[in-house]
Amino acid sequence: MSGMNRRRITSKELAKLAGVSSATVSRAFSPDSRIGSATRDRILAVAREHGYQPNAIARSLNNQRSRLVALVVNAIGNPCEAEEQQLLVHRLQARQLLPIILCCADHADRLQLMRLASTYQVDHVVVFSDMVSMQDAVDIFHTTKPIIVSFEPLENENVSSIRIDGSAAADEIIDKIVRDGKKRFAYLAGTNSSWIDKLRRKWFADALAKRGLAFEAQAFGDYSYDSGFKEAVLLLHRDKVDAIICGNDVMAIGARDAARRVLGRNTPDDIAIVGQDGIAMAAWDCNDLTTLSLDHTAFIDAVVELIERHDAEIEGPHNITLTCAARWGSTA
Amino acid sequence: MSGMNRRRITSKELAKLAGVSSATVSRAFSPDSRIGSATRDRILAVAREHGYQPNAIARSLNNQRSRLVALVVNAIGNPCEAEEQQLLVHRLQARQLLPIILCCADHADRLQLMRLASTYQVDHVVVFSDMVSMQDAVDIFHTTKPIIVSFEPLENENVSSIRIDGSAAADEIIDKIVRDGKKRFAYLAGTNSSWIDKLRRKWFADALAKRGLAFEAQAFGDYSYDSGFKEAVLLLHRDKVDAIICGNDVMAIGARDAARRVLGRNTPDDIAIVGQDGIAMAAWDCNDLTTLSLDHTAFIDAVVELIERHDAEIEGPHNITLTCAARWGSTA
DNA sequence: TTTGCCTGTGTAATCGTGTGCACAATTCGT
DNA sequence: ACGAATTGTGCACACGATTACACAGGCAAA
Repeated sequence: MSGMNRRRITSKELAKLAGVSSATVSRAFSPDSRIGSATRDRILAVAREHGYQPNAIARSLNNQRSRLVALVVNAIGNPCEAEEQQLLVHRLQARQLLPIILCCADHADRLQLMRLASTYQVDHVVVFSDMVSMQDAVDIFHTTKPIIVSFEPLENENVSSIRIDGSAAADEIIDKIVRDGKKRFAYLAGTNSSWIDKLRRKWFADALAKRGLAFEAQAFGDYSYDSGFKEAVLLLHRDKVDAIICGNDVMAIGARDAARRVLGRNTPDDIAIVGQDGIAMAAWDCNDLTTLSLDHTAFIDAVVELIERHDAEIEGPHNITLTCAARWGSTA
Repeated sequence: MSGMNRRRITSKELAKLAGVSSATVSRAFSPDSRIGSATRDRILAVAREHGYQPNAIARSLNNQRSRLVALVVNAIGNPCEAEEQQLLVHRLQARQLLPIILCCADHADRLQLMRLASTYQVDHVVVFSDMVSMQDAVDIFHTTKPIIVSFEPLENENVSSIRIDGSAAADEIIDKIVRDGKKRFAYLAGTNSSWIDKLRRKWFADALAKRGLAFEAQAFGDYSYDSGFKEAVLLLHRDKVDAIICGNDVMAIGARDAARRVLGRNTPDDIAIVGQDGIAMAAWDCNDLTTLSLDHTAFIDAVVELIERHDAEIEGPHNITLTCAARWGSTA
């Protein structure tokens, strides 16, 4: 029972101990299969006694079903993703699915990593990262239809997607800021290579255009607090803007700190600052950020819904669209 | 090449295509095995053409080595753990090891989950959570010696451990606060069931005792910002303390916000607030927390070191001790 | 009693690789 | 030039489970 046994017992050995064949042992562990209930009870008792559990690797080989799910993410530490990752991991585990995290900074490494995971015959792939192209995902996981989180409709039969639309909420937010009298807008992007950021930027740019305005300045960070802080100093000092739309909440907090500390300017009177994602931290009293927020629960519901459809082997491309909402704080 | 192929090609099929036996295909993918370099090149070429990769599930079954690593954590979103998780995941992936995340709120579910993961024959187990007992870990993963992050020396042959000692740093911090004239201390713990928290509390309690002081009040939160905020209001209002040591940085930020917003008291003059963990966010300008901090890189180095020792099959219990350092901010 | 269905169990094949062993072909040493 | 050592490849089995098929026995209907 307790202590360290070097080797794990196999079904054949257990069979001998219980005086049955290994097939019967297997049946004892399959919920609905033809087996006498007395035999099953006896086998389960012996199994418990010897700490036997069926080997999932061998079962997967036979089943063609590993119950492993690959999650491709940009980062684990990044709070905006972490909340969603947490939710998803719980939902997966409730279905007896085990998540494998693929997380990599470098692009070549990331593809290599995805190839490695694909050799483990994962049952599902969820791509959160905008750093990997849809085509790469399809090519690498050729037998597993990937679920891709996207910001525009994907026109590929071989992927399912969740599209996120924040244009209406962006319009609301811009409306409020313009009515407050702000005129000079800047966009502080996460990275310059991300197409997600380009689309998010477009939501706000369109809202500005509707009112005869445009971004007067633009900067690139890396989604971190430090980059938000640093770039905001430049934007405020050099470009003299009075409103900054940030690529995520963490950079927005950095920008707010920079405005207050370095230039002595406060939100929302001197300057308006807007985040994106709607992470829990944004609502903390010390931050109280105005942000373009996504309902994380609805988002993960959508991912699980797509996984279920794949499991049920429903054919055809599946696309779900979610819309963002404005969450108001004291920074805009 | 591109598009969706339902079935994955096997080594036997590839062998037929390349005019060799499946054994030779296998050898082509094993770095050092007796095979002609011309044959290998031809096989690899055909493999690339048909998108063949050896099936890791089958290989694991044969090898008795899955290259999977189970990480047992309390939460993914929690920043104090997230930074370390991020580092560890990168280090694992550099060694071609795939991390499976086990993360669960409920205790019974957690054990169930660990049992599930153990059926996947994981090569290593790293337990970050203080919510699972050493004995449970040993019993469930009976063939895999777990690596346990602990705050006291573990006396079990069947586990390796990393011990974290913050007593010296706690002494430094208490010294400073006492010299600043604070007298009434409170401890705001993470949870009441966590033995990690009891030990951390002891570091500070010992430092106080050395100076003839003791904690005058104590409260329990759940490591979240909100719980830090709420409990701090009570401590300050009801117990009238002038120093709060918190179980982690996030609660410390909540407590600081509560002091400032609800009671109009500022750090460090009116009140001293101390965090624990040393997460990046604690150093942000808006927080600037004094905290008992652990060197995350050294910590993960230690985990990787233990994994390497297990791989090299070095016998005996392995224990590594790390010490915390005080990181000074403007809250104490 | 005979026929036939249903239940419970064992036998053997299968999933896709890795590898020990045997053997042919080639190279080397003297 | 001939035996020995080396190299390259195929055959067959093992890894640990699931499952189609066969079959023995129990029980009900005719």
